[in-house]
Amino acid sequence: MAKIEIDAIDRRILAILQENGRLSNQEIAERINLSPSPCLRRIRRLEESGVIRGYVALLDAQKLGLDLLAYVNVRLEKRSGPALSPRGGATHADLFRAAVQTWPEVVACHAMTGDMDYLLRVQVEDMAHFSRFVQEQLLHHPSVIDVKTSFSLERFKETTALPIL
Amino acid sequence: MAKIEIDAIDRRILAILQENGRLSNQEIAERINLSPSPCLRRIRRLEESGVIRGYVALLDAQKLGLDLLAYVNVRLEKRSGPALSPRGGATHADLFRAAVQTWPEVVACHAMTGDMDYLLRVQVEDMAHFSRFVQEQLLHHPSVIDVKTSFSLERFKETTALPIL
DNA sequence: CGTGAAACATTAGCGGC
DNA sequence: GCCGCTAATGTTTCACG
Repeated sequence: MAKIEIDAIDRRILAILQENGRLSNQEIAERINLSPSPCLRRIRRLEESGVIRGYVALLDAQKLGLDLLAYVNVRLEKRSGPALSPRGGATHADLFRAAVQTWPEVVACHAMTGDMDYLLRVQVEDMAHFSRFVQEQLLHHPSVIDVKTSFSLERFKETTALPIL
Repeated sequence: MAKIEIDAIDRRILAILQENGRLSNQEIAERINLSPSPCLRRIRRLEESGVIRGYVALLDAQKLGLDLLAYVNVRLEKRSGPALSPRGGATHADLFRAAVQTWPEVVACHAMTGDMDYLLRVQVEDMAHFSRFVQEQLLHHPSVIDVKTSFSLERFKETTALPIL
């Protein structure tokens, strides 16, 4: 995971792989006018250095019945409440983050600047499921003071590819 | 792209592929206790039906120098202004969406419920780049009335894997 | 960086449950 | 219908020039 130099050829490899992660090494080598072995060596180097975090299949949420995407802003209690043992060292933030990891419908969670503390991206089947999630999980959590939700009406652009060129 | 039945075996294949999109068919077949050919037939079916939208490599933004992630709420002008030809039929929304497609730093854009119209996810190197983007692109756009930004302080959870099990 | 050969993976055809 | 075998073809990978 050391610091790593990335040249123009590496960037072209990355650009290709973030569009199609299943291309064969041969195919990639052809596109960048290199023979397969140095191309593979570069790819392995990028994988081992962690520049390439991994390869995944992207699924269609709607075809799997996950029709509702919500962004939920969450505000947490900041002072230790009675339920927090003063010597345990677990803050409200710690408790909340641990809970988030266990909720499968939360596909992303960021700590944010601004008047809310966290931004959650929540992917569920329908409003009934979402409503249950908010009431039984989120609002039920002792650290959560307030939530504000916006729903995605339409996705115009959505890419996992970073602007690297 | 027809409607498609997805059984428990398909779901297990999808769960595996959304964690690691480069596993060989053989490897997947082994994990689900199936021989390679029916496994491959299922994968192809899922690809052709669009349930699997594609395969990508995920990159590490920080290792590529993209250290700043912002969520930008955007509000648009709703009435046609003088610059919009009444017969061209292009609305402010149309113009804005077209512009978004051309901005590489915008990695996602949703139309949203609530008092703002769009939510943009913007990935850039640093605050200087972000500032330029907002002033020279976003606020410069004739359809944009107002923007409100929050920055990601820390990412606790971020997965492309959908909760399908 | 490129070549080539061994190991491995993919995929179509066919028979069986 | 869906599974599993086999065999031909194509791909990855690594030692070596």
